[in-house]
Amino acid sequence: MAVNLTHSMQDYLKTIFMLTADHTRVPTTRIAQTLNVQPASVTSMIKKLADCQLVDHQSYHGVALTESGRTAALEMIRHHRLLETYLSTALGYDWADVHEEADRLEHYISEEFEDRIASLLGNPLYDPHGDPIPGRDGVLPPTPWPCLLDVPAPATVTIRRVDSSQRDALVFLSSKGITIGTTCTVLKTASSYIMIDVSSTHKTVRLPNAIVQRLFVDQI
Amino acid sequence: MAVNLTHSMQDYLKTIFMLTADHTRVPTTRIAQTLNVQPASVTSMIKKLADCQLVDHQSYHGVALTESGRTAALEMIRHHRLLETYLSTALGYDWADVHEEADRLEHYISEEFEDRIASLLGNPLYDPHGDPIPGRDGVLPPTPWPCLLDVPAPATVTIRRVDSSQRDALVFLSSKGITIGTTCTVLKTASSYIMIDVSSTHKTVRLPNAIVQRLFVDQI
DNA sequence: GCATAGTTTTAGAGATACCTAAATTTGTGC
DNA sequence: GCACAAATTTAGGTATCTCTAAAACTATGC
Repeated sequence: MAVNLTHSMQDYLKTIFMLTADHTRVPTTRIAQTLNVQPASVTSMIKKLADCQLVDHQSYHGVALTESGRTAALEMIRHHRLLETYLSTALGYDWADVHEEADRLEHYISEEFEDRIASLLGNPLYDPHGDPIPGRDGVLPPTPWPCLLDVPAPATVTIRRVDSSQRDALVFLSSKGITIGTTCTVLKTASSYIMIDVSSTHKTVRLPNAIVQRLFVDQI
Repeated sequence: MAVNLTHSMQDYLKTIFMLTADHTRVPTTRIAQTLNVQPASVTSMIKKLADCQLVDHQSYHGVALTESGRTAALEMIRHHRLLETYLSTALGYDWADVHEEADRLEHYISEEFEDRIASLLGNPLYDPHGDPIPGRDGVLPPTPWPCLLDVPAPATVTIRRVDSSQRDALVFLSSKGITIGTTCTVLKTASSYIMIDVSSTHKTVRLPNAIVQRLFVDQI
């Protein structure tokens, strides 16, 4: 069933995509939490999405995207991540501020706008947080980087990706001079934190696990 | 009454502003035509805007903006025209294509986005059609240019502003090499058209009155 | 195997913004 | 001054997306 997706449908599809990255079904309550709506609202929207064959809903047993739902979700994610990259690169936004703006605009840019910013940016594969930008064909670039939490000291690593879902973490990291591409040396790993040396600033920084678990790195 | 303006309220305010440029009240039917909705829909929205003291509505006698309605309308127009300028200058859009994209995005950009594109563009005073961009203070730059229709031949003029409401006219003009800043010599004025020489292309172009009445010029 | 806590769905209602159809008002022509 | 056409408003209804409250289902512990 070919459909015009409403703003809300797009939000639900994107959210379901994010929450099913592990290929399991997602319970309605998780969707409700993520979108800040009541579970009952999720149920009725899910029903609508299921009518359009965008999700597979088994009553009381969660939701998964269909192939066409996944395609639609990836289009929104492409819009979102291209916008984040554009806001950061062309308009000088801080990486902590791009999400909110992109989240609003992603629903309203045209395919022409998407193509133009993608070209201007040189068809980037990753956004300012290192998240992969789906191609127009819906293919996601690889993200092979292990979590910094799993890298034993001593080690020298390059930051490749940050979980951007907590704005505070992004603000903290940039205040310490840590961003995508930054090289660090892991000096010590303790049970609740690690100590690293940031090569660009030559400063030693203590990173609590709450931060460490959000960082994904290349080992050098 | 301080209000969060909905997307629709913003559209109505902007439309009423445009239709009351001559400082008269605008009948609901004109608003309905412009927004492509039924007159009854206009009446109910007008009532809502009047409740918020954004418009002055005298039943059966049209609508005018209040001071705060005018301020809100000018904010939207600033968004719209800055976006048009940005799409044209930074993203390479044709001047015929900027309106549609800006019309969608104007409702969703933040003040930060507005400030950033305004700075990048050097705080422009006019958009790609020569329409004045209100300042953050709501002040409109002057538009002192007479209509080309009122300029008798022979005369040499610079195009300063085009009525952008008819996309066809924009496409026609750019196909003839005529845009903002183009200098032309009026060779002949007839009752239903004029002949001009476009200085950049050295070509003679016949402009029907339907076009001529949309052009505003500086006489040199 | 069954009570029960927790999750999910159903039922019914509100806000927004639009519609159609039926009043109502206006102002012009006579 | 009055009839009538045109403009405008009122009344009532639809679609979307949300909510709360209540009912239904699931799965766990004993």
